[in-house]
Amino acid sequence: MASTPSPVAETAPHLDVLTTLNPPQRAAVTAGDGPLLIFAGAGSGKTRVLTYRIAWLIEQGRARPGEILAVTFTNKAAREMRTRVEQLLQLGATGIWMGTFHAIGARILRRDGSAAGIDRHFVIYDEADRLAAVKRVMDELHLDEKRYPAGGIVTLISRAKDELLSPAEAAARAATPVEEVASQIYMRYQPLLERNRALDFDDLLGRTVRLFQDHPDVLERYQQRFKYILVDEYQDTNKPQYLMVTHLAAKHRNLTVVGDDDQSIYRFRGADIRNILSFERDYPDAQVVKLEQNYRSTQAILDAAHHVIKANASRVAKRLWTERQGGPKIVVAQTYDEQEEALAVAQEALRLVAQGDYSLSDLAVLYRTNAQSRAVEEVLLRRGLPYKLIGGLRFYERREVKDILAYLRLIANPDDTLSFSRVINVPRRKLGEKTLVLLGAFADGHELTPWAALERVSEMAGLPGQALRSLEEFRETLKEVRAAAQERPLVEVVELLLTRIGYERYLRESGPEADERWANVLELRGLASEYDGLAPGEGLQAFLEDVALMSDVDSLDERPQGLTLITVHMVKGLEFRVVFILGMEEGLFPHSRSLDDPAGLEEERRLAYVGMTRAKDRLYLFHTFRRHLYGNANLNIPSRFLKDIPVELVEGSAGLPAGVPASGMAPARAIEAARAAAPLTVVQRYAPGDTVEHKSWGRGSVLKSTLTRTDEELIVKFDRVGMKILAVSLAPIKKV
DNA sequence: CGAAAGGCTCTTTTT
DNA sequence: GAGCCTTTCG
Repeated sequence: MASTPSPVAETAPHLDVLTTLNPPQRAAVTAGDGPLLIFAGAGSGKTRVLTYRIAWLIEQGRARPGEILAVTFTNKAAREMRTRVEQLLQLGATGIWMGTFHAIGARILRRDGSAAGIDRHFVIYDEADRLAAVKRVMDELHLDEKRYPAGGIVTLISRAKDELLSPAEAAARAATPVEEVASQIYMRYQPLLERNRALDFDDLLGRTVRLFQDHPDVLERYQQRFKYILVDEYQDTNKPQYLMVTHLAAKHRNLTVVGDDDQSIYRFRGADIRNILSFERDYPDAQVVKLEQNYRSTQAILDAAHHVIKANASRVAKRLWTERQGGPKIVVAQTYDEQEEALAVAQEALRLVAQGDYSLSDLAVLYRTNAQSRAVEEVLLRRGLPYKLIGGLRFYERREVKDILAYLRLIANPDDTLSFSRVINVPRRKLGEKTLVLLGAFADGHELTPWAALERVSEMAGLPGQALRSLEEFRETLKEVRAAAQERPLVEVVELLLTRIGYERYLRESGPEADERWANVLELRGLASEYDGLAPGEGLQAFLEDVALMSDVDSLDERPQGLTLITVHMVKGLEFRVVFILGMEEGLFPHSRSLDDPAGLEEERRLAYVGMTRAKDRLYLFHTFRRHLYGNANLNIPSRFLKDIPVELVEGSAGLPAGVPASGMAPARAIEAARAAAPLTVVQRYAPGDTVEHKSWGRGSVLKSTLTRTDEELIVKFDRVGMKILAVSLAPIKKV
């Protein structure tokens, strides 16, 4: 600390408000009481406005920190906001409730859920747990998973919960056979969770809403407490979230919502864009502020994005502008296939870095589906270019991490039968199916949870001595660790657990990935050590809670330098100087699942808009002529979104009419470089008239053979399945 | 009992 | 291609 007071320390937030904010931002920050709707376009300083407003409210004495509730979309956003408010106020913002809807819901339910019969030590089931639970129910009901995919059932149950439907209500509304089945499963799924003292993600929201509705006294306390409520990313709220906010804000009506209807991209999980579009109807006295000045991108990028988004019907009219006039044109480039696409990205990335203007961490590669990252990764690995892959198999979804977490959850909550099943034979305790069936039957017969059955294992008949000893050992281990959890720091509990179950040795014998797996376990232990400051029992509880609600983007910043590989969904809220968007093709982006659904297409368009507006300086849009999907080669048409971008904004081959073939297109320089780097290797082997034998399609005759850069492409008419396009290097065919 | 092999399906996005 | 499940074999 400097001995003389620094100007910053003396600069109260209200001064900043006057000098460093543009007029609409200032209006939003200093808006008085009552409902306030802020349309915050991409890069318009949204977080700044939110944090300044919170600081301003406190500064002005309108609210104490403890009277403010700020809800964000990710933990990362919450953390950022807290840090920035603290900086502004030069004091702790500890009293402020800040977090995701799910975290806030969990917190409320821990404190007051008992009124609604919710045990305050509930565990939170993630997507995988929920799937396992559904599978278990389907097993009990002897439902064939082939006919009714468990994943689809999970989605349907989740949809019902989004609509706050009870199992009975869902059954009454079931309109299709699948929905009928799903509601039957839901009917058993929910009690299963209750027996396990578990809540799934949807419950964290839905049960909170129900708590508020059934217990006005509880609601009243929270209403009283939160004088000001601020909600970020309001366009992505679903019904339970909407109701949570509505209930909480009903008393003081000091509700500030920030959002951008153009960036609503979570319809598939129940987000309802109408929540933001009808805010003014919900609150006729609402003040409305539009933030349209963008501080991120060049005008060229904004214009291109605007032309893509403006085709949407259901949106509030607005247009971003920036003082960064001009800027390089958008590069639209077609490559032959996804390998060439990846090569082109790598080449261009290297070129930009070599010029000295950018470092790799300024660059991001965006794609619609996680599967697309693979081709890029392969190229980057081969070139030795560092990258960070966001998403995919998440840390908390790795088997070894889930194993340990299941143990910890079972320690925190002996009734968690799903975790019990997961760890009972991990590491191997030589317990066979027979033993587990016996134990299960004993538990059912005495209406016990598996854990309670284990406590009485000596009463069980027909158990081999070996199995009995194994079960008893398992029980004693857990008891010992559970006792430790009551009195020792969490990290020691984890260490004790690992030692007692011999997990390291087990992993070491598990194959080539042993080192990486063990490293993950150690990382988990490291995370646990951050909770050592808390009282022993609480540390475990808090740790499990945070872990359950944690996502991959949350730890994005701590990763080492390199190119960022990320889906368009997860990139929302982030920005990069250079952005490559891959796979701008019909069927991929927009995704095939959306093609026949206008609302789905509008969402795809918003998704494209989100991706494009992440770029500060340069934007590249790639599409391929041919792409492999699930092993098959597809010939792809350029995305309709590309055609919406005016030609004068584009360098390369935009404005393509649908169906134009790849040949004859002027390739961008990146493509040239990629081609130079990967010489032609194939020799022609087929001619029209040749007969071929395909592994699954049988016989056919070759109509046409085209030699491409890296491969030979055949059009074959099969006797049984008709015309197909094949790549010689991939297709399981033989010349006859 | 457990490992290995084979066969099957399903592939959008995820707090 | 990959993960998941079942079957088979040692």
